[in-house]
Amino acid sequence: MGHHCCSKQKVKRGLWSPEEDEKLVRYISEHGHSCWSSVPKHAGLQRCGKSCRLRWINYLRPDLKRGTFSEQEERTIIDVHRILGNRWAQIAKHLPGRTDNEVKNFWNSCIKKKLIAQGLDPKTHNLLPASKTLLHGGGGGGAANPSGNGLAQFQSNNGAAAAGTTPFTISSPAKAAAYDVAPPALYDVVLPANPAGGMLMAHDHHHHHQVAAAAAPVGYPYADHGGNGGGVLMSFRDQNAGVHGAASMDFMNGSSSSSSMEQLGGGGGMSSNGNGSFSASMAAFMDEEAAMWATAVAPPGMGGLAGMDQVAQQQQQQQVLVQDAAVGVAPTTLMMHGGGAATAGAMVVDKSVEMVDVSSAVYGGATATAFDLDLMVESCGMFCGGGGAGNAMEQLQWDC
DNA sequence: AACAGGGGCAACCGCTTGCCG
DNA sequence: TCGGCAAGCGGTTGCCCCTGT
Repeated sequence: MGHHCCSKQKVKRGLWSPEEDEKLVRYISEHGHSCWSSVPKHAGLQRCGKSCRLRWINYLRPDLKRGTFSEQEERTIIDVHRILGNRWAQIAKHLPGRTDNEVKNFWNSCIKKKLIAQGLDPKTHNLLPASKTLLHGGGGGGAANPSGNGLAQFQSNNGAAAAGTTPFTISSPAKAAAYDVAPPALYDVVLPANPAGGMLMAHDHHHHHQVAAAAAPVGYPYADHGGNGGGVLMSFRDQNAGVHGAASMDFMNGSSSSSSMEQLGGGGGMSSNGNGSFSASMAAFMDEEAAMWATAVAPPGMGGLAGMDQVAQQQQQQQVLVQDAAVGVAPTTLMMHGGGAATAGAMVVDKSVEMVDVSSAVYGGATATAFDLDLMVESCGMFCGGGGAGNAMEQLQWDC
């Protein structure tokens, strides 16, 4: 029995012989594959078009990278999978030369087991219940979030964990619902006192007082309150080395058309220095994928701020100009609400500010990142693109 | 040496999506 | 708007090979 698409044909199944490969390669090289259903006929193969397509895509394509996955590739897979779930094709797009099938097989045969061995649920990337039990209580200090409601919550913590704590959320309800994985969980954000600094997003997979990921790097100036561990430093620097606000983010689904950045309530808990202007610099920002970069966390055992090892490359990508036209991405609205009661006033950052600092911050000798610009661009395209004008508020909204 | 079990991987199945008439 | 077709995609299957007994 062949594919339903070619059930009437006499087609061969099973492994491909070298002769078949050669025929297919020769035909594709000479004629391309405008229509896969006609390929086997013209190439002299007793296969259906679907089979030819798969063989080409997964094995014969000249640009394929064969061989074992590198550590970096592995981490990339883990990082992207955390947010996207089993969307292998999307994940594979970020691994040049790798196919979705390859990524999927690698995940199922290798990574999945590693995560389980590390006490992580490979589906949700959360700690497995047993691990949680073991780790619970070790964190302490951090503000507990009992909600567990699926919204990714950030907690801004202006140095001290006391006043001005500004919880905020990242959520993409539609997508979260669409994924067969738990939506992003909790995030801690520690705003650096240093205006030129970035913000540390220490990721808690589930309840942020239960984080057991990698510890903050030694010498890291912005203490991870609650003893929470691994995270990524997000540097939202602008040219003015402006303040890095933290408030609630709600990355909504939908289409985007216009870009603006608003900061509501610049004072109070909003900025680390109290007068900072968030005149930055986050234009093409963001969906779950982007959020993922901000939250990429090292699975226990992967060491340090794992998943962030692209820093070496990406440090070179600092201050990348993202232009709407260039990337084909509709600009994005980014609103930041000030925390606490001090949310008076509003500042709308000129939408022309499109510079995105995707730098990998290095603090205290520890590296962190990782903003994958391609991923980011794609994310925005996927998340924001194609929509009607004027509803930017819908797709990217910050809420408290 | 023979066998069993498990892991890895290529290929298939079936559903979804997008395009076109 | 609808139906047909092709391509895309994720889940699953089955074969082959390696390793341990």
